Amino acid sequence: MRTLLVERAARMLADREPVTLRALVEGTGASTMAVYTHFGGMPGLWSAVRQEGFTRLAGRLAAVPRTADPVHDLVALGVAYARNALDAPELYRAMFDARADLADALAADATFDRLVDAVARARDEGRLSPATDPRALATQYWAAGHGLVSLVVQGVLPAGGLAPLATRTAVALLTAAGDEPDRCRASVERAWAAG
Amino acid sequence: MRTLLVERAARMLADREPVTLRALVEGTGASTMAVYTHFGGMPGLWSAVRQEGFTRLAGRLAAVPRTADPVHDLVALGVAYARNALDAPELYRAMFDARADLADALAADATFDRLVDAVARARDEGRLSPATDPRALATQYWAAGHGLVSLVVQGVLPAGGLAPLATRTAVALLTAAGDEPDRCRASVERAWAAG
DNA sequence: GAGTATGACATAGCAGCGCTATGTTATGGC
DNA sequence: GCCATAACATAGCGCTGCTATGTCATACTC
Repeated sequence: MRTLLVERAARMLADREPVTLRALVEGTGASTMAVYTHFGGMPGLWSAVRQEGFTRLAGRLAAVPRTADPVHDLVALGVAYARNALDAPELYRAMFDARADLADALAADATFDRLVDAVARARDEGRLSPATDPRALATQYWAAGHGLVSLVVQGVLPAGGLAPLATRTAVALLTAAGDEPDRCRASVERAWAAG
Repeated sequence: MRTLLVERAARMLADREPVTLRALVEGTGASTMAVYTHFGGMPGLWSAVRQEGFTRLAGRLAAVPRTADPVHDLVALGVAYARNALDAPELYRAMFDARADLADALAADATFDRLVDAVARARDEGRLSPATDPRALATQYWAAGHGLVSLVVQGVLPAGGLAPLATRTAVALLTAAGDEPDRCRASVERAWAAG
């Protein structure tokens, strides 16, 4: 029942239908009380929906294959992140809703750790400077990507502009972290071409 | 009456009071109809509040002095942007609310143009590569800053972490655009120290 | 200057919202 | 067999944004 309601909410979100208590339970056979027994109320439901969003994102990132090029793999995570957001923009907006407490999204930590590990690997394999702080660079990388994706999802930037802007930003951040510019650019562009 | 209601809404936002139709007009002597005669409804009010937010931001950016160092001035705009957001986080969240149509915020264009001009000046004065596309770099710069500020406003990143992360990102973007690394770092850090 | 159109105001009440109080039913432990 | 517990349905509360309606002042027309 929990999963049924969460998935129905995600679908209504994707269909741009307003997710209200009564509209959510309609057709499920359940009554409005189901939301309170399982989630404690609408805020709890939204929290579960965000969890679901982060879980789906984690699944996408986990599906990114590991290749011999750690910088390529790092960028491939960003590409997967962007595709996940653009495939379900309403869910992405719900995940980062202004009035949401992101602290309740444990799955968010898992996805971020995946990014930190990818940075650490690129450093350990010599592509990035040994002085690189994986958490700091991952945060910069995530923030820049999140900023770009948010502006696209919100309609400020055209979707077609995302790839070139993200490419430039990724190259800038990674070369500043010590990667060799030409090699970096090749890795980044290959990741975007593959995604 | 328009400005009175908008400013009251901004103040309620800052005070973390829920901005509802009845709560907004209470104490102003006006009735709920005032919102409909002046704004056409609550969405219109929110649009006006966002306009007000962008106007205040434009005022902050306009107050940033022009110095002899164009890269310093560019970063100073970013510092002013961040300070504006952190001084009124609820207003910032309303400005970039997920369900807001940012197209109605004409003042947003003005603030972005200010950033584009600063990039163009840095290029024309030889600090950045002549091949630099001011709009593209300004967009990268804004997206990265917006991403970082959003995460801080949302409580994901601690406020104290903003300056070092923004510094690193700014240096990465500007050196990738052709600025000399040491000189760039000095300009960036001076701008953060001054702000 | 009288008549009137227009815009801003107040009042009352609508449907919808999230939520809760209450009653009912099914399941599992002793 | 008894009962505690959890999940369900129903009804209704207070609040939301919004609208229908009436009033009033201003300003424009002739």
